[in-house]
Amino acid sequence: MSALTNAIDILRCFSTSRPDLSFADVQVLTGKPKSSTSRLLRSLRDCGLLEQDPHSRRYRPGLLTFELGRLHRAHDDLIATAERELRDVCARTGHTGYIAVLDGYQQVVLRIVPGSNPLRVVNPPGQRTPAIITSNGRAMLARLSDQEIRARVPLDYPKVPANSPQNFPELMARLNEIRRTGISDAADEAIEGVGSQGFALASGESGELIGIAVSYSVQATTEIERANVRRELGAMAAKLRRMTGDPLGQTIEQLAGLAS
Amino acid sequence: MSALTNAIDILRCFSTSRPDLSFADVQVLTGKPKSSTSRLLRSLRDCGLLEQDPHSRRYRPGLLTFELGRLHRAHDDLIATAERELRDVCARTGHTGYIAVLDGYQQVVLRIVPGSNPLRVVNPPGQRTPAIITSNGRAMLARLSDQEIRARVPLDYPKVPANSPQNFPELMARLNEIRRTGISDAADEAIEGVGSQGFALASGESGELIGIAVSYSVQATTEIERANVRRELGAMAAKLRRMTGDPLGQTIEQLAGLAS
DNA sequence: CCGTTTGTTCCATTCTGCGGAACGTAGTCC
DNA sequence: GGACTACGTTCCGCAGAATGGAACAAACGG
Repeated sequence: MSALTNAIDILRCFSTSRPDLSFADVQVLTGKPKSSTSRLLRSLRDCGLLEQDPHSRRYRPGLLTFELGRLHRAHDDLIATAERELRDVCARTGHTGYIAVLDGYQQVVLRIVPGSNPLRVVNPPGQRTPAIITSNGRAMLARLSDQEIRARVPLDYPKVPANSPQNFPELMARLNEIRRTGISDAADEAIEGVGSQGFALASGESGELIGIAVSYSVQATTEIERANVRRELGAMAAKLRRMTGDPLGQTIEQLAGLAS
Repeated sequence: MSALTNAIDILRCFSTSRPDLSFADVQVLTGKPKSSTSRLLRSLRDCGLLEQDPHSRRYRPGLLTFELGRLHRAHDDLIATAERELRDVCARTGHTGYIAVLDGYQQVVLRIVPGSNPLRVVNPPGQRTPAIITSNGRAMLARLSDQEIRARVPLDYPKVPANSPQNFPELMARLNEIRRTGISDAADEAIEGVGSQGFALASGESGELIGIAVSYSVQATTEIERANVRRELGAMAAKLRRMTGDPLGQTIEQLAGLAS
């Protein structure tokens, strides 16, 4: 375990559900001795990756993470292009749009396009979710080789909501359907009462892979409306794939992002 | 030099003006041997703090920085309160609002409230600027003790635009004026043709210090309009200081953020 | 006033990270 | 096509940074 590895282990304890942590929290979550925890937290604070609230003494991500986070994919063509198209679709349909990337068997939300419908955004940018329980997450997985998928999904299949694939064969069945149709959907999975449809988009030149989804309230939409979303998404996918030179036939072998 | 220090030195090479870097860039900027650069970049990439474009082989901040950056001060009351008030002022005046924090003798933009006037935002969130050349930056410095200010500003005073304080005595004169009036202003400094007025706000309980500014085109505003902005800011400052229990009399001694 | 909780500092041991040098690997110029 | 150059990775012996148990300190509570 290098010093950097230990530092990262601490940083990975933070999440949207745990935006700040006490010394004890970190010690429990990392399982490291007190002395090591103390030294590492001090180092991280001194270098700006963490801040410490002077009153509560709790730690939170530091200014440096904010600065760097603002630079992440700030000039990414694939995402900018996709976001423009997604904005149009969301304006027409009123629903909320998401753009996410894959990291291991999880996805991370990068961009949100709020719709006009008052569906509160509970998946803010930075949100990490198992890819197997979202429409765009599964769409991204479907673009990988079967071998790659198996390597990413944990051996003991995670506990997932009732509507999500409950085991590896069920997952592969859903992914194969996505491979046929090009479109993925979900309902009542990550969030109760919320449905979504999505697809994956790859760049021909950079090999990047992103997942795009439109999400809506299941109760407040009719079958007709969902069919309309599907048409919109199909047109958007076709247009974007042309623009980005998406090599639809081949599977993507990403370099980074191993299963954790 | 610990491994973490070296890693941070690399991360600090990235900025809004350098959102991605090649191996050679990093080597030059850090002045480290090739072997060390190679190993460090690999480590940073493997742990998610950096990503590498598979085509150009250039490095950029990684997914982890994005996730953490979204958590930074996500639940900060002082900033949320200030942003709400600033939003009102910007809606009324049409100008662009900024909220920044101090880090050493520099400031970092945390929030932007776009105005209705079409003044292109050239200071995106995450932007780092010498605090001595902005209205809210000087307002924040003015809240520190003279000793603290001297410790933060580099010994060889930096080269600054013509309208900014050109040396330490000039700076102190401006800061003392801000201490008297409670309001700070700037014109044609960080950006040609842009002026701003601002103030600093401290929280009574947490000891946090933030700088708030409203910025406008110098050419497109009249003296009358600028006086109006000043009144708006004065009222906003008074209201916010009451709400946050700002200890206006005392100087703030921040724990973190030494001069670099 | 003493026990408990919580976090920091100390210090001998270990093993990681360091950097010079050797080693690939392309690209480029005659 | 062959030598040269630019660029980056791997190797390896040594220095010194990181480690974690234990002692220490501080805050808290009954």
